[in-house]
Amino acid sequence: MAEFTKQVRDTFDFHRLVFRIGELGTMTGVSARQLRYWEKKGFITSQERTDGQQARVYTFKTLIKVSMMKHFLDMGFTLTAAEHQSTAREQRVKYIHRFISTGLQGLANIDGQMALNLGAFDDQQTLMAFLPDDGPITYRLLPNAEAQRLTDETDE
DNA sequence: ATTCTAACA
DNA sequence: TGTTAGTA
Repeated sequence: MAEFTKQVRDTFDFHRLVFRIGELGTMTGVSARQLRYWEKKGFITSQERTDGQQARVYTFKTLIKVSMMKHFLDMGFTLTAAEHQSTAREQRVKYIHRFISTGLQGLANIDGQMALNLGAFDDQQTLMAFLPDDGPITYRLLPNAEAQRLTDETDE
């Protein structure tokens, strides 16, 4: 792999992107006191540390959770209710992501237009979806071989 | 400079 | 929940 690509990858590898309590606080508008309390209640988690340090480390995932909880708190929910709402939304997002990633086989270029390969329609045909900049989505069925030939795999 | 826990004029 | 004290 090209060195440049590797550098870009590292830059955007948010698994390594972590925050301490002060940063997370200013980003979300939630006080350090609240963050520690929420953790004690089990609503959020901080990263386990093997080194002897005690300063909490939060992952990107926790940032999302805290942001959602803050959102629902501002809407007037109690802390417990806000946590439930956040968890429920997280589950819906996971479900939708699984639904889409399972169905999407890749992107195809057909007559210079981009289309989504939505997988097998039957034994011979593949369902393709076209997304125009304006107008509604349209669908076409292509022979499996042709669809295969025009599709760039999304996975790697 | 920042975070930690524990406690409250 | 905020704030403060005394640490690491």
